Amino acid sequence: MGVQERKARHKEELRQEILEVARKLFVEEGFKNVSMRRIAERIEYSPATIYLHFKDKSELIFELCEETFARLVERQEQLNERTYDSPIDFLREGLSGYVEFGVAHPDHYRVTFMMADDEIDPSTYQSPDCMGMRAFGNLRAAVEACVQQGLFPKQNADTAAQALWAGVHGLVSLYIVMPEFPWADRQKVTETLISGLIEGLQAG
Amino acid sequence: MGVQERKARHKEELRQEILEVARKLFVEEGFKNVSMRRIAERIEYSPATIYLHFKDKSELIFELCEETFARLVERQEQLNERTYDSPIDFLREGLSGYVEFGVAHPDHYRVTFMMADDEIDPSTYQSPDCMGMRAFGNLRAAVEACVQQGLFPKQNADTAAQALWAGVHGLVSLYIVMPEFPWADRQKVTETLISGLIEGLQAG
DNA sequence: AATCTAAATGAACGGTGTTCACTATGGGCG
DNA sequence: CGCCCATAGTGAACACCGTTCATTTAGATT
Repeated sequence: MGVQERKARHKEELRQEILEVARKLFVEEGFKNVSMRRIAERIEYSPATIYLHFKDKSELIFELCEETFARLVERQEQLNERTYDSPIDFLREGLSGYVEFGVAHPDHYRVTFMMADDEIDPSTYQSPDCMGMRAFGNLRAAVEACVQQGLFPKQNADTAAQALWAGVHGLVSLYIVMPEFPWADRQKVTETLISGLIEGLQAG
Repeated sequence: MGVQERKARHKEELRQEILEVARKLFVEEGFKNVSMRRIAERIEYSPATIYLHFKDKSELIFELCEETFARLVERQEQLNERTYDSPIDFLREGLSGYVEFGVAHPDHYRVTFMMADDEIDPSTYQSPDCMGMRAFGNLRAAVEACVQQGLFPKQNADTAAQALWAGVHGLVSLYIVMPEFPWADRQKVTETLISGLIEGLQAG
C-alpha cells in the first residue's frame, strides 16, 4: 500500500511547487501580475491543474500571505519572551515591528489589509484565526496589558488597540501606495505617530 | 462659424454623458465593475468611442475622483472661514471631516489613496495639484498653524502633518476594507485616535 | 488483458482594456 | 449641385484574464 502514499507525496510536492512558483512571481511582480496561466506555464502544467490543488486564485495567494504573516506573528511572540521595564515599551516594540514588517512585505500586506472584497474573499482573509488577525490580536494584548496596569487611564482596551492599529496601518499603507511622496523622514514620521499616540493614550 | 461651436458643444455633451454614466456605475457597483464596455453599452456608443474623450480608464475614473475630492477641499476651505478659539480646534475639525468624507465615499477614496501603481497612474493621482493632495495640503496648513503658535512644541510641521494624515488615513482605509470587523465603536475609535495624537503632539 | 480510478488537460465561456484600419457623415468650396 | 476632406465612430481584432468541464491519459488493481 506504499503506492497511495507515494501518490499523496507526489501530489503534495506539486502543490508546494505551485506555491513556490507563485511566491516567486508574487514578490517579483506583484499580485496583479500573478496569473493562473503564468503559474501554470512555469510549473509546466495546464492552468486547470492548479484547480486540483487550490479552490481559486484567492485561496492560493492567501496561503502565501499566511506564510509571510506567520513570520510576523512569530516575531511578535518572540518579543513576548523578553522582559520589559514597562508594558509600554513592549507595545512600542510591537508597533514599530508591525510597520517594519508591512514595509518589508508590501504585496503581502496589500493583499491582506488593503484589498476590496471584489478582489479577495474577506471571509478567509479576515477570519479570526488567520495570521493577519492574530497579528492584530497580539497588538491588542499588548494594549490590554497597558490598560490593566493603569497606564492608559480611562481607556478601553479594544478602542485603544483599534486606534493604534489604524495608526500603524495608515503609515504602512501610505508608505506602500505613495513611495514617491515627499516624506519628511519615514523614521521620524513613524516615531512621531507611535510616540504621539502612546503619549496621548497615557494622558487620557 | 457657429457650426464648429455646435460640434464642440456636442462633443462636450457626450464627454459629460460618459462621465455621468461612469459615475453612476462607479458609485453603484464599484471600481472593479465599471468597465469600458459597460459604459459604452449604456451610452449606446462603441467602446472605442470613449477613447476619443479619455486617454484610458484610469483617466476617466480620475476625473470622477477629482470631482468628489473637490467637495472635500471645498468643505475644508469653508471651515477656514469660520474662526476658532484655537488652531487645534480647527485641525480637529479638519481631521474628523476627512474621516467622515472617506467613509462617505469609499470607492473614490479607494481609488485615490489605496490603489497600487499597476491599477492607477500615480503621476496623475498623486500630482501636487490634484484634489487628493490639496486635501492633504489643507491639513498640513492646519498643522503648520499649530506649530507656529507653539502648540506642538518641538514638532516639525511636515512630520506632524504626515503622522496625523497616516492616522486618519488608517482609520478610513480600515473602515472601508474591513466593514465586518468587530469595531469597538467607530466614533470612539476615531475620537481616540484623533485626540490621542493631538494630545501626544502637544505633549511633545 | 480488462477494468477502474485519479490526474491532467484542451477547449471553451465570458469577461477585461486597448488599438487601428476602416467607413460614414456632413460642412466647405469650386 | 457635386466633389473633397476632416472628423466621428466603429468592428474586429489583440492579448490577456479566471474558471469550468467533458474528455483523454496513465497507472494500479483485479
